[in-house]
Amino acid sequence: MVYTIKQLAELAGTSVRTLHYYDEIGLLKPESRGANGYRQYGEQAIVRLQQIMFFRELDFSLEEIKTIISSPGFDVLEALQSHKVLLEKRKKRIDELLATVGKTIKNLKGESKMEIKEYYKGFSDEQVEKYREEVKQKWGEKTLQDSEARVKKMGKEKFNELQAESDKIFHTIADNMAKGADSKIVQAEVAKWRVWLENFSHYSDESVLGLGRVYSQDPRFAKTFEKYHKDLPAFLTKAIEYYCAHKK
Amino acid sequence: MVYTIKQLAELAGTSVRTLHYYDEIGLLKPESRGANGYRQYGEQAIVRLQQIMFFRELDFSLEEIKTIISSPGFDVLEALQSHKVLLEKRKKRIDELLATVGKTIKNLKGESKMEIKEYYKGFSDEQVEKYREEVKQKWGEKTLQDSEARVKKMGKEKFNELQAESDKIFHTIADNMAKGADSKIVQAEVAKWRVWLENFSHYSDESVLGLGRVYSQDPRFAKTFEKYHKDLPAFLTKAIEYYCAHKK
DNA sequence: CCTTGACATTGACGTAACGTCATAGTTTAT
DNA sequence: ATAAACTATGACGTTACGTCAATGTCAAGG
Repeated sequence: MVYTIKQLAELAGTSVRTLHYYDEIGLLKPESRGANGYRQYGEQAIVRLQQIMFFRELDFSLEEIKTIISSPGFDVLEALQSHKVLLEKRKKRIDELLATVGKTIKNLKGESKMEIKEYYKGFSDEQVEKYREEVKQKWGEKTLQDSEARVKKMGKEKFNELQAESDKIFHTIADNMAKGADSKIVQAEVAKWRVWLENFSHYSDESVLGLGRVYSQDPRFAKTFEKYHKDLPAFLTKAIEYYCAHKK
Repeated sequence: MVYTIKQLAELAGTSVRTLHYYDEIGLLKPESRGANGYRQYGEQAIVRLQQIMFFRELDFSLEEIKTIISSPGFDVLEALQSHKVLLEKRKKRIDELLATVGKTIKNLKGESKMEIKEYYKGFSDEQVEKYREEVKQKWGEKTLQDSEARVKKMGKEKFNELQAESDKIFHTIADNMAKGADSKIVQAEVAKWRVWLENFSHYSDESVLGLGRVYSQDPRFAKTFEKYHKDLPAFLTKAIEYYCAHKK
């Protein structure tokens, strides 16, 4: 079954504009486009949109949602379990607020006294906030685990092969530093490196940018690259930044 | 007891910036300012801020909150009762969401089938939305009732006195139309009218603007003012708009 | 007395997640 | 054939603050 944008919007009780936006930021892309350019959503969109709405209900930002549900270790079933816990916490919070309402009423009626702090009990919820952090971290770790698992599974010879590949890339870049970080040659090698990266795990465009910066700022990485050329770390960062900025 | 802005912010678990903003939009103004310009909040601010936070928790916009809690019929105790009801509804909504989570889990495990619509059950809440509308309307009506009550209580002679006063104002304006809506004379009369209005109920700056427009667009009002001069309705609207725009 | 650090002020710009047009092409129903 | 309904992209508007920046104030300690 394939859905038009309006059908999906109505199903989920959201707006067409919202789906446009989610497409724009790459949070929920249609399976395909018709010959007329119309968006076509499939069954998987249904599940993904549901996940998005759960996370949004729980006050995750779209940015956070994006990284979570597109992390390679993401698992819908596990996510649903998290939702359960968070929803329960939220219920407790409402109970606290109800208690605050009750107390305030009694206080106003003069039936009892109330401390000023109590006026605001239940509004700020460290509880939920803390758990949300846990959830965010969890998927980060999962991604790491996933990438470690991939490396293990791939076997020694494949691993060596990949190392050789990256070695070639960085050598070529180091040899062409004089041509500038924005030169065609260098940019082509960066593009190769970007593809190479996916052998380990999926990286979002942003995390690629982050990696670029880490290459020059984290001494562990910097040392590795200084072996090719002492200015390579800084150069790499620049080249990667240029690459990310100019790939539309 | 008088509180500094930071003390209040910490008490309520919100930010200083938020209180700055609430002051800026006239939602929560400090009781006074120190000689140094520092904001000084009093006990009533505590209660008012609590109300603001309750309404905000229930997804009212700051604009809505402002009109509600500054409407003359507003009553904290009654408001708290409303909060109770809305919080209960929200709890029910969470229960629905929990049910949806449960169903989705079973569905994914293949233990049962699920209709597509069910994926999104609990997200859109007409229930809460409807009640929110009711609450908003309620305070509008209360304001009306309040103004009617005032009129009743004020007695015939006072009422006639007020009518005479307004009659004089509009006559003066009609006589000075040639001088322009922005002339000193006209603006002074508009200012008198603005004060006169408060005999019936409290009007926000915005609603004054609205009234100005109604005076020329609603035929019932227009007719009344045409008796003074056939162009008075439109002129009044312009004069009131100018007044609102230039009073800092 | 001087300094330092915490707190206050206003002002201005930035942001997230859309809403709301505007303009223009497409599909469907009558 | 033509209106009504749907689609696309683009651009600007909005809400409720966050986040500086520049500057002023106050209490405490050396």
